[in-house]
Amino acid sequence: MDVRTLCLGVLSEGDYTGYDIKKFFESSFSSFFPAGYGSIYPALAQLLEKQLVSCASQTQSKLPDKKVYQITASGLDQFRQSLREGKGTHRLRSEFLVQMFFSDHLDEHGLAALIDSRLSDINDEIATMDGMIGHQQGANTTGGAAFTRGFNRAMLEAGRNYINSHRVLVERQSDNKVTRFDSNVNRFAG
Amino acid sequence: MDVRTLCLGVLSEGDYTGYDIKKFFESSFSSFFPAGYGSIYPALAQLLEKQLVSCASQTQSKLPDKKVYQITASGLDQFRQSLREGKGTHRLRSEFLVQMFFSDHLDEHGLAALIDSRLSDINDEIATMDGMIGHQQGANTTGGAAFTRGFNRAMLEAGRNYINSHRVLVERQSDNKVTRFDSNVNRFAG
DNA sequence: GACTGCATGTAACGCGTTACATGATTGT
DNA sequence: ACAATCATGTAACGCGTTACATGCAGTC
Repeated sequence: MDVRTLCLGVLSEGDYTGYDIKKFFESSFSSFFPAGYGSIYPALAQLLEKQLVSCASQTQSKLPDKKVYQITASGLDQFRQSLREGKGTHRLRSEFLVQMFFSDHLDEHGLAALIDSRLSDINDEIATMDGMIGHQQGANTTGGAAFTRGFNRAMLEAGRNYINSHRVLVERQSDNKVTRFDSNVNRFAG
Repeated sequence: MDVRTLCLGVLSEGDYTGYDIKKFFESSFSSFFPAGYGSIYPALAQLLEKQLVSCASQTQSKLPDKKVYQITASGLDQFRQSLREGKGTHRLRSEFLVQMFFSDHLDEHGLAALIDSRLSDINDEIATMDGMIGHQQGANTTGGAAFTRGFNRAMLEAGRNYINSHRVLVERQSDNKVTRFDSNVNRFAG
């Protein structure tokens, strides 16, 4: 599944410009499928070429022409097929966990800073979600939107709980290997 | 953070061949930083060129020469610096959640199949983790390894719990939009 | 006879990230 | 004055995935 397919999905809910689609991504997919203009605009161009979407330009005074995209019948078919046939992959990529895995290469303060920074990111994300409640009047109230929002929240909270209760696992050992290796550095000199 | 850096990390724990490194990735990083031969071998070649690792070839009868890599002093420095300076990103990419978000484009049975398939994947992953306990004699018993293993497990279980208790959110509404759109398909014909 | 494990790599391709480029309007 | 919002896009670059290519040894 790629950005093209997601754009098709957004356009299955209504007609939007590239700019609007980016906002849709941010408010709905950012936690599990982020994308920027550099992905979205080329994706839209490709979809237009394949006639999976159509485009109506609205001239605006002093601003670039607004291009409103609309999904076509074959675009909708294609989208549903992609949805059904998707393998349902679900994968994390975490630099934070790499840092924790190799935490014995970090000193005590550096390690604590990384952990606290991750906790702070989690809290920011949760606060952002809370801040959005009520802001969206009627939009994004489908079961799917509620399910994915709740899923994201559950993951954030589970991560926070895990880190708070298990950080001692890495903090107890930190700095061990740094010291050991440093006193052993002549291994590399010979 | 890229595969190069992770290879350096693996080599900070001992001397290994590309083949061994792949196995290390599978047993330790697969849940948050997967990589295949197509990433690992080129990464090792680049590290060798930059002299962050050295390589000793062992000729073998009837098998390709075994290339054992060893991290250099500057490689170790570089690795620790990358670890410290990493931004600690932590991101999910989930086709499954896309499918749930747009679940009203799926029929009841297709949706249930996708959810059950995800649950089965989760159970398989948990079973695999359980199966590995005891298999690794003394290896991977650092605090970092324990922390990341536990984190992965906590995420899998939180995901499973969430899906089991909230799948009704998507199942109640499924098929609604498909029906609505199909009766409305003339929107596209004109 | 087929599959798994050992052991190395290459090549093509697609994908996404980042930075760049432009420019008016509205709010602080 | 400065930042944010609206609105479009391009270009370079790096990165990883996948499939391909080779070949022996041991197990089922």
